[in-house]
Amino acid sequence: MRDGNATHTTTGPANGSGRAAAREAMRERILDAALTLLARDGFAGFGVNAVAREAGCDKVLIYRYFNGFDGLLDSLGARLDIWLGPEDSDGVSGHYGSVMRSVLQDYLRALRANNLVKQILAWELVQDDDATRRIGKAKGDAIGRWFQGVRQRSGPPPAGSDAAVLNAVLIAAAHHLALRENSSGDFMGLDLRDPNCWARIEAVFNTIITGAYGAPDGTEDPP
Amino acid sequence: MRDGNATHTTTGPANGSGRAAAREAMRERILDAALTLLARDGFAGFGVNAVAREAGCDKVLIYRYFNGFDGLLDSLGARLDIWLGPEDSDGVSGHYGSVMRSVLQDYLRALRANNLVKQILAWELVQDDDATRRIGKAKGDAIGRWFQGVRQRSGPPPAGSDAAVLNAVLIAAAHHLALRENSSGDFMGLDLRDPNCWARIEAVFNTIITGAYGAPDGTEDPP
DNA sequence: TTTATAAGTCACCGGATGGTGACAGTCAAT
DNA sequence: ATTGACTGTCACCATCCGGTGACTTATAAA
Repeated sequence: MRDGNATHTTTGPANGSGRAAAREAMRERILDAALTLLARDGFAGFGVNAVAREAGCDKVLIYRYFNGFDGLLDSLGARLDIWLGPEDSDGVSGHYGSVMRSVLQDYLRALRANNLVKQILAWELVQDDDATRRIGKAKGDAIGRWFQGVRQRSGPPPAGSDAAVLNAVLIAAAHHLALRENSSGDFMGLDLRDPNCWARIEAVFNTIITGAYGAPDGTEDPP
Repeated sequence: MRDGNATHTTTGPANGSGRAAAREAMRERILDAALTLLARDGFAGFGVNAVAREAGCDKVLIYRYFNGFDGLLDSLGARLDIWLGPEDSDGVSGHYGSVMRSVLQDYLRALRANNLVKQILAWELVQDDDATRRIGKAKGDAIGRWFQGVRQRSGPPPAGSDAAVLNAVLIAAAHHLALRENSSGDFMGLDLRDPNCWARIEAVFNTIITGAYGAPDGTEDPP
């Protein structure tokens, strides 16, 4: 349905001007507005009217270009390939615990700096309709991509450790603390607005990983 | 402002009938309806109209009895003294790690069984107005009460461990996983609807606590 | 018994939402 | 140049929201 105008633009101007270019520019403007709005105000009040208002156009264009709000969310998910930015810890390899420490630290810092991902994480916790399932699918794949390289760069995790569950527990804690940083700003007496607090959190993460997967100098955990 | 009718009911019928009893009964019905609605449908669409519809009365009573929706939330917070039920691990005492293991396990199970608390936790992550701050204050106090007895029953945590941050990390993970159980039902490939999955999660929690605080037989963590 | 106060019901207001139809301007193909 | 399809704008609809005033009925005090 997207190439409904292909019969006319095949011989038209290549790019930069013309109707097809204007249409594509407006599509991009709407998508940008939706991302900006979602990252800034969250999904409360996130709808056709708000996106159109942010984009400075009429909401009828959303229905014409994206087939309504659901279609806009689909196109939005396809645009969310960036998510958490470049994987900084791609170069690290070696001991499983070392790689995991590095990946988790980079992930936590990238997550805290990315308001859009935080808003979508919170959105998934509240809504469970197909709208969030569409977006959440793309996000889950991106997060998996962050951690799927750990095995390749480090070999399998030490035997006897439930690595899948332990990693999930650590990331779950990272998610929750990052979300609380944006909402109330504190959690169980911890001041999540204080950078020093996050240094302590990272230290605890490192301690847990070291205790489970051993130190980088070959010291495994005791049986 | 609540005892505005005290001048008339001091000599009236003690209880069971009369206008004051009817008013109190209707107040309770509204509060019950609000709790039921919040636990069932969450805070999406949680408002004056929805509560009145659930209670089967007119919404003007909410304004007359509670001074609007904010007052209703206040009265709701005062009613949330139960929260997570009885502290089952009150009897456990001894080693810090043992007490912590028991308390965290009971807390996780009580949290998973309590839909109302889960909804409020999710609500806090999204909204940050004074409405949720009021409710969240009572909740934070109740959670603190769960864990404040650990020190009394076990003495201080082992030196060198950042117990405050570690406990916060574990509870943050418990919160996030419990919330994902209700929303999408999975997290990083883990099937949170499978009871066996939760057994593995509890095992990982135990492993982490044992690694940080030592085993109950006096084995401390290596320096 | 009379009367003032309260309970409960109904209708309304302004504003916001999602969604649609009608209209004027504009570009491209004929 | 004429025609037709498309873009963008405006107005409108039904529905929901929070909030308020007016009204009828029942209770409790005088």
